[in-house]
Amino acid sequence: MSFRTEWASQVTATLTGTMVTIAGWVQRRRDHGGLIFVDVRDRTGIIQVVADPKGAAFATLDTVRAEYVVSVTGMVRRRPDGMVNLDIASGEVEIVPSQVVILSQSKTPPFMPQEAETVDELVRLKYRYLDLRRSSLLHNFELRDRVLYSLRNFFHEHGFLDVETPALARSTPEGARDFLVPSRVQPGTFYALPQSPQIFKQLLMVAGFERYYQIAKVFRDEDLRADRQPEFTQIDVEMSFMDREEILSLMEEMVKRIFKDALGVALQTFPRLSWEEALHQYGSDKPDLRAGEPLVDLTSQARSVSWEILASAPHVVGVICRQYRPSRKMLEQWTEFARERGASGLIWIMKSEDGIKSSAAKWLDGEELLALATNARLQPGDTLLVVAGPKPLAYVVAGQIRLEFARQENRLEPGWRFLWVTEFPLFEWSEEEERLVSAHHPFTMPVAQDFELLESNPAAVRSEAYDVVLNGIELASGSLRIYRPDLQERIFSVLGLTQDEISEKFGFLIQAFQYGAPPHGGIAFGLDRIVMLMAGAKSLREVIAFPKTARGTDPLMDAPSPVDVRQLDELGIQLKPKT
RNA sequence: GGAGGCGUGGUGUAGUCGGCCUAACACGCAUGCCUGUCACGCAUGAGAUCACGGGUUCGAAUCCCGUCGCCUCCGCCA
Repeated sequence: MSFRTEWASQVTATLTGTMVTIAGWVQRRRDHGGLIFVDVRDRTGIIQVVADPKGAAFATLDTVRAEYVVSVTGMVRRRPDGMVNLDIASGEVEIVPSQVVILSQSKTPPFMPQEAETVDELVRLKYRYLDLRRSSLLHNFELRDRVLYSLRNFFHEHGFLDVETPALARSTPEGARDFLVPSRVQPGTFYALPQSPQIFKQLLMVAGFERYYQIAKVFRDEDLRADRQPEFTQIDVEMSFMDREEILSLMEEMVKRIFKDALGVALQTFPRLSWEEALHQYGSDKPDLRAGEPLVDLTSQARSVSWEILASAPHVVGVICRQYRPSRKMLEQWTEFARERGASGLIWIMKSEDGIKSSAAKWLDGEELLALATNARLQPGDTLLVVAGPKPLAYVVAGQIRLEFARQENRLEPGWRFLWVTEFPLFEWSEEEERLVSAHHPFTMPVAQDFELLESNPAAVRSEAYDVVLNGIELASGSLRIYRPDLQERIFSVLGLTQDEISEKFGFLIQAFQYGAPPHGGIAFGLDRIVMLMAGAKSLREVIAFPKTARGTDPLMDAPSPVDVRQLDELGIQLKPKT
């Protein structure tokens, strides 16, 4: 006898009168004394089993409890008139069992899968296998599977090779903290888990693989967020002999493909903004295009106003709040919001049918206020919130106000608002290390026109780096790579790495590039984030089967954990006493 | 590293600004009744050192101090 001949949701009216066997978990048991209903759940849905005391399987069915695993063989019967349940796929029929086999008993679970959404997440993580029984989570993993299936088809069709790269690699400087793995065979040395397969995929390009992709697990030892886990999955891609335009267009096609295959959604062409434009228009390198119109740059106009403080501000940026009449208290809250983020304050200008009101009315005359309002395309009923300050602060704070306003007022437009952000700065200043560091990674190609600035004005050098942003969340990041050793050495030298450090840390890459490196570039998408957004989920934990808590622990396995001192001895490791 | 929120039977909550709290309600669980339910219904019952430690007090779930855990955000995340 087989455990199952049909899935629960496939038992429909067309099978009326036939014998079927279904298997699954007992979702609910309704005991009417003389009549027992049991809903059996499998991955596809639920089916109702009904038995009366004369029936063969009544005694067994009487003993089943929530989450028992059963196999039920019986006749499919149409439900009586008026007893149809249209909420479930099998709702027109029910099974009259001739045999019920209890395959597994269950203790009373700490929570029922169907009520899990309201249960404390710590409890759910501890009993993750029960949490995963609920259909909404299951659907996320079905979506994830469709995305991966679509991805692999796409890459295969376009001549990409799926190549695995090592998980035990070498610690490299720059970037996130590495997770370290001590070597037993080489005492005192450590592997690092990859933050990305970056160097390996570039070596594959040197090897002539031409087109590589990998669904790669990567690791970063940094603090967690709702959209950040210490281990996550990247769609890692690298291509040779393709210019930036070809790479962007192929990757955009890939994203469109998975949305079409997995969600049935046809995406529009992604708009493009340079990093500079994104900062000026949205105060962010990952603009949320759902949050209304761009910021308005009032810097040049402010130069000529009579109020010295505004006229001398290096940058003046406005957020247009359409049809918004904030109270005094709300305006104070916006001012506080701006101050908390480092701005010196906030000016507001309100336009109505009978004139202009402003917090700056004391220092600016009516004409000046009207000019500002007109320049910001203010209509009666609109409010303009203005931040002044240095760049990028003024733009960033204004951008955060734009976002927060849209969230608070429920003005986020629905839809999938993708864009490319390009030409990021090649370097950024690290306050902590007091030196220039790579904004992306040290193998990023500078924009050709900016080569000459590398030594004279490195902060102004733009890079051939690009991000994919969806609804204000960074989904992917990539770049064209440097493939000429001389240019790579120039970059290392601007970063202040000595010859010794270069050869010690990146010698193998420099060496490889001396044997014929093709022009190449690539990108890496955060698979978990894509699936999270596609699923409408609020946290990566809803699309990762066994996620970590915000403190990086796994309540199910109770990891991380101390290890036996003998294990440490073998590794030559001695723990410092706790301070 | 910093800020905020939360922690009360198995689960979700109420109670928290000092006193009939001998901790309430719903779900779940157990037992009994019930032949058309699908969040079945009805009745009875079991189940809580109120996260942990210390303090104040005649008296603490409640006030104070500390610790731990979970969540969110800032820093951090090339």
